[in-house]
Amino acid sequence: MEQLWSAEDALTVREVHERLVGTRELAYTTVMTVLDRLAKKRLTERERDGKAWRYRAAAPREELAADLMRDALDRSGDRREALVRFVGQVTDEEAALLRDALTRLEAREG
Amino acid sequence: MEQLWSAEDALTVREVHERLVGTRELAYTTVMTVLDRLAKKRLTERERDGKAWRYRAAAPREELAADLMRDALDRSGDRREALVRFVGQVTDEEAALLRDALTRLEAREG
DNA sequence: GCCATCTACGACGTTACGTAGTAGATGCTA
DNA sequence: TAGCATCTACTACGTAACGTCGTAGATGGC
Repeated sequence: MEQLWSAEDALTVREVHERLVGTRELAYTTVMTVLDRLAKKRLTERERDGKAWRYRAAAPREELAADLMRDALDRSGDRREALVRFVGQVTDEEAALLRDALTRLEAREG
Repeated sequence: MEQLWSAEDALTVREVHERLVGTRELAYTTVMTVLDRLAKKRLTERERDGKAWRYRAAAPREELAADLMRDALDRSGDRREALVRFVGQVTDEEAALLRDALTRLEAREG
């Protein structure tokens, strides 16, 4: 469903459909419905372009992921414990990225 | 559903039911079904205790949360970007906890 | 004014979940 | 040992999300 978002930019239903049909069989209206539902959930925004709507991701994929991570953390009970376990699951590379992000945050916030 | 897990320990259906009935109306069999479904999803383990089953959380709530965070990260596309955004959403306190966890990880792994 | 195109809305199957009932197994107790 | 209480297994029903699609009607270019 969300793989439409790898295609960035603001696309019409037709354009999204054309991109997908190459990979798998999908009815035009299916794409429409999905895009429409995403819009209702505020995951996409849309603007008129002639008689068609042009859809754009409301937030990049990475923002969505960050939201989900936050949600999970919020439901975790003991945040400290959850974060420790999360860090324990992460690859070395990801740990390095995390350190980096934290350092930059510190620099930005002072 | 998962609030049953705040009650830790290995509990029988009856025990869980008794703890919940104080707060809300719930049929005994409802608790049973839920516990059973959780077991099928490997979120709980169970062992015999007389004719009853005794259920235990397969993993603490915090582990679940960490798993979800990992899942979200895995689907995020650009991990660096996702982590940066995640860190940007986090409270100061959580950031401190994260730094702490990373430091301890480093110490442990050398 | 016609025809292609696009949208709106409804529909169906699947899966997850919260809720619950019934039937039958189990085991204590008198 | 017969009976009653207790427990499980299975089924069921409503709701919601999601993937899939069709039909009907609006829209706009030629």
